[in-house]
Amino acid sequence: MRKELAKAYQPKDFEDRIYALWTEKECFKAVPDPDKKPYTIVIPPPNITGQLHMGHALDETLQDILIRWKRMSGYCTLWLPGTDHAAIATEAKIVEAMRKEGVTKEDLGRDGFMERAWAWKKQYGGRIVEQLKKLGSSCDWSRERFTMDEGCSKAVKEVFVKYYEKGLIYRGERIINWCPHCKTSLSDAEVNFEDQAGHFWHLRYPLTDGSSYLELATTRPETLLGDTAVAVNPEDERYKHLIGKTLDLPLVHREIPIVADDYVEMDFGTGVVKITPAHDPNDFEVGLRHDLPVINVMTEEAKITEDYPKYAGMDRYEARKAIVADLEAEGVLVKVEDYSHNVGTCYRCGTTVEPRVSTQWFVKMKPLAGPAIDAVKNGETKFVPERFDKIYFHWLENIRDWCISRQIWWGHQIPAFYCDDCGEMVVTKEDSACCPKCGKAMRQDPDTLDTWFSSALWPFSTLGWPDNTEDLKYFYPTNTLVTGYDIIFFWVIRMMFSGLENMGKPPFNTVLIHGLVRDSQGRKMSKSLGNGIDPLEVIDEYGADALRFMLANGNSPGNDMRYIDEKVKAARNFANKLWNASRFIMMNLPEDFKFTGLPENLRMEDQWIVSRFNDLAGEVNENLDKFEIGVAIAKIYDFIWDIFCDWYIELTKPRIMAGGESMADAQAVLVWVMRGMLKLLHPFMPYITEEIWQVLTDEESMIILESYPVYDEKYSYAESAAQFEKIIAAIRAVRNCRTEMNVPPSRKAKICIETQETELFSSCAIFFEKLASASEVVVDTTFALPDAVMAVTDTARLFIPMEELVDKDKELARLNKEKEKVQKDIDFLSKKLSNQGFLAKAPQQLVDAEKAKLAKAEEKMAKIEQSIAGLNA
RNA sequence: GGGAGUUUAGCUCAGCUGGGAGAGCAUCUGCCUUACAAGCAGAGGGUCACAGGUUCGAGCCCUGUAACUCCCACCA
Repeated sequence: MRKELAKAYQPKDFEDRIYALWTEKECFKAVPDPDKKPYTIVIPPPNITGQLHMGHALDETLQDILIRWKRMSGYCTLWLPGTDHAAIATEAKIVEAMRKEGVTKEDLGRDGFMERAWAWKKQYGGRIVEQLKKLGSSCDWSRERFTMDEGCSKAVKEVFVKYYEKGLIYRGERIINWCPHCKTSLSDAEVNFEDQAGHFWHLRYPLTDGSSYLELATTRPETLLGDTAVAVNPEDERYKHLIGKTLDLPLVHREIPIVADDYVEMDFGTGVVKITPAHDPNDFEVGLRHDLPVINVMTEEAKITEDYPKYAGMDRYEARKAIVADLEAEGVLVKVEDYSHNVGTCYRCGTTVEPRVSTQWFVKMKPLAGPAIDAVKNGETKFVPERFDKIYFHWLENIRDWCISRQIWWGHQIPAFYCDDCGEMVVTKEDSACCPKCGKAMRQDPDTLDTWFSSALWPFSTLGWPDNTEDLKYFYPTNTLVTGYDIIFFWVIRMMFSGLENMGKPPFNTVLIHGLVRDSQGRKMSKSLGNGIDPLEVIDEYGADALRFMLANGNSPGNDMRYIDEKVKAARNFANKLWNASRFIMMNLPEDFKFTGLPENLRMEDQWIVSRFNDLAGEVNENLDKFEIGVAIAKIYDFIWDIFCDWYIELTKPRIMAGGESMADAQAVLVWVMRGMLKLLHPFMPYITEEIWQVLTDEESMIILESYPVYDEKYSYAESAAQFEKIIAAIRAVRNCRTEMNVPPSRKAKICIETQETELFSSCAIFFEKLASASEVVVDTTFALPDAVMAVTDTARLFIPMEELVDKDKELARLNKEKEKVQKDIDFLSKKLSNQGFLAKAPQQLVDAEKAKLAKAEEKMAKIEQSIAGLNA
């Protein structure tokens, strides 16, 4: 007994069931097979703190489309899933939760905190994974990884120690970006710069000899406490004579030198810069060049230190106010201007970053950047779209060393050990170390690694590296990385150099970049704006397939898109259309129907649809090969709706009604095309296609494991297809006339078809009855029926004799309008074809095509003129 | 200060290596035609931002201009 589909498309009724089926049958599981080519994607691991958002939905949809397409195309596909520990973000969330309970990190201690963090991970880490499944993601969950699991941690240590031994990792005192809220260092990539309105305070620093003063301007007067020099440009005639003299630093009354440095721009401000090496990266550099002392005036929380009792404990901004007031009192403040300048903020919490001198671990980037640049330059890895390689090159060419130590607990603890007695340091993969000099137990570095250090290893650590596993040998390098342009710097670049350095090969051959999903007004979706759309709610209302379709359709690589509710509705309507088309096919199938392929004898319309489908299959594969996912799905949509449903199904209805062999053949073709369409569409809309497949085929097969349709010469019937297009054109022409004459479909009328191709049209008479409301069809090479409405194509004149409806003037006007149109075509084409340049230089194929078009237009024109003459007679 | 993207129908967007401008939604007209009103059949609507150039031929390639958006950058 054939199963039946519900009357209306209700995705909720089957999406979870289908996903469970795939899981149960282990359809997503990758088993290395030497006879197959591997195709691998590693997921950009979502944060364990995260909830599924539209960005994930887009990212996963694109990956799933590629994976399902390749799986059906015979590849051994692995889509490797997992999550990221998201060091700072996660720790911040846990600390926040603890704060509500009145517990601090220090209360728990490191071990206690880690215990709590792992419990938290256990509780929330699985949530995002469940949400990914809702989308239909066909990840191999048996290989699910986590950046802090045992294997990834092993890889992290391995790389750290290796880099250290090669001199690629070093420890040193540098000025770094410090977040006073997260109380940790940040890498350059983790700082966002934004323009902020501020002030420019003009100050006078007197010379110690009392002879004069220097005027300078600052945006951060509170850092004055840490000034250890004032700099001028060595070429500056105004100040040359003062170089080497000293100034009396206001408020602090410390003697500081005037130094000469190229860094100072003569024509900016007064050409004098105060130098605070501890709190400004440029000043730090100047300090190094002039051997200036570094005086740190702020605590980890960006409060003034105890060294300045008057301001001690004030935060940066309170201190600024107090100091400005004091400067004014001391008569040092000249003026205050409004000024807008660039301020660095923490990418996690938005707090203004405080440059700070401290001892940190760094990765030396220059030696690693070179191979990463080369790999893209020589095409081993390519960006889609290409323009992103410029961004990639620019970043790598200007890269600075990567600060990788973080002053938080949630993460990979740095595998370096110190001897508190003799100061010896050991870097080792072991969990503990004894001092090689004095034999004492050593203390591990309390810092942890930047979260991106472990995700940089993701493409190979997840495949088992540093062990040389089967997976690693078979699946590395991976094929496609799909991600948004917003994390190229954080992640893609770091995976590139990590893969090259540790595996000797880049981690993937293509980086498919997509844009952001914005709200309907083009704004970024954000928590603070409250304009985020929850993909789970969309799935709940319209189904995962509709959401996926909406995200994939018309989306072009690298470009942002907007989320618009109507687009999802349209996608849902499409699903409904497909659903009902398959219902129509199935409701007419006999109980014992067995699909055995296409029938022996295909009619013209069958050849037409088979041929059109075959062309479609070819194009879809071509588009997918080029990552033109949006184009591919749009073509499938057009075929299913406009070609198959609106035409072919309607064309088969007379045969279905008629019964017998003609019906059986039609059914076989309907099922053949439907099966093909479902397969073509499956990567994009996996649930509905699987559900229909299960019911339609009534077999034990699953569409997810079927082979993807490809262009096949044996299904190409170009000639029949072209013949049949003539019939379609004629039907359209008749419908058009009838509508213009306001004739309802219920009012049938005789159609007389005047054509040289009488056989073709006679054989298709039934279609005119069904699709053009014909009560009767007569075909002949000539007719003389002046009191008729006339539809004209290049191959036929179609008379609809409805005397009482025919208003001669109106009909003449209509025909003249038509004539004008055709005349324009003829003018355009003849002009083109009389252009010697065109004839000489255009490809012959095109010239022939244009000639053929002109011939058709002229035939049509002749028919129109004949009709007009007939009316006038 | 560099660099990139965008500019196409009322709206949201496609448009392949250059070969007569497309879709969805919206609008208008007519339809309950036994899969689907979440539908069917039609219609209207565009100086492809602007100005030059290359070419037989430009939405597409080149050079400028404008507007919007984004990224990078140490002018205190």
